[in-house]
Amino acid sequence: MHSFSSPRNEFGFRLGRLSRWWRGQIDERLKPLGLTQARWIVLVNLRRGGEGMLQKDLARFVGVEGPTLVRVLDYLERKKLIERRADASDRRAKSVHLTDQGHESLRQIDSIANELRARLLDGIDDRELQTCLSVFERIRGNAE
Amino acid sequence: MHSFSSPRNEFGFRLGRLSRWWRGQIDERLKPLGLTQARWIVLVNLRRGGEGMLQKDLARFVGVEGPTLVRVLDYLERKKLIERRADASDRRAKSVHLTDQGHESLRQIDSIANELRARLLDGIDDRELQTCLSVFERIRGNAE
DNA sequence: ATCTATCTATTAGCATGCTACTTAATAGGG
DNA sequence: CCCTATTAAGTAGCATGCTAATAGATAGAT
Repeated sequence: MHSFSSPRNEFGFRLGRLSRWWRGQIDERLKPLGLTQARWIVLVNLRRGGEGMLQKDLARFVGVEGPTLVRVLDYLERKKLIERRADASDRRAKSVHLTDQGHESLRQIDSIANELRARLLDGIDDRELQTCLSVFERIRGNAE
Repeated sequence: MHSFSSPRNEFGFRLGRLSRWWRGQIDERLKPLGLTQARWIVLVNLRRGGEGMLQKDLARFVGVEGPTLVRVLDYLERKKLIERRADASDRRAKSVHLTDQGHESLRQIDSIANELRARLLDGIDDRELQTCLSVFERIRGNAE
């Protein structure tokens, strides 16, 4: 009769709770490096998208709004993991680059992240995972 | 070769992104009422757990830490949707109660939430949803 | 060529999660 | 009975998401 009486009603609640918990697991392991999930995801997406992406493109890649990215980049720049450069053809824009130290950090982070992922997803087969990702996609698609 | 090259590697990223997006969808619809997902979930869990729960029990129910709950309750109390009462048998503790206005708000919120849920989960059958929830459970279980 | 729209990055401020700490009260061992 | 450890709520401060508003640059229409 009340909310949370069926799996269907619980989905949003469980989604949020797991997401927070997952972030906590990652943050815990990255803490010695002064990093967090949000910062790590920015680094990974920068590498994935290619050196010298514009901030706006990086923001889209990461899936956050501009101001959210600005603050993370401020931190990463202070830590000398990335640098911002003026764009030659558009003086509003800035391109973002991994430093050598940034590349090195990414290598360390990769192994931490891979190990954690393997542990958390242990016993869950690809078919089930694929179902989850497919459900995730369709939910967002349902917004029109 | 890099992160995000396989569904397995993308799971955490997609989980977080969907969770943020889902919250945004709810917050958008609750905004006219001055409510948010976090506040609504506290109200729902208070009703679910029974009137007069102690704060610590409510926090556990909701799945957040004490200080997170304190701030949400401060707001809900200012809005007169809940009230805190001193516990008779333990002077450290406070019990939390829905006001009449709180019950009324919950009724409005229920219909908003039900409608949204139906829309977002449209086309996703119970078996798939059950797989998701099962995967969620097992991930948390994998931490030991 | 200029006027207006839009776009890029940023700042400001709010919401919500956390941990570390504080305060007051309870509980348990001696 | 008392001393210590624990527990409940709250405070302080940080991280990370958002929107609204700003400043400066670009683009597009006329």
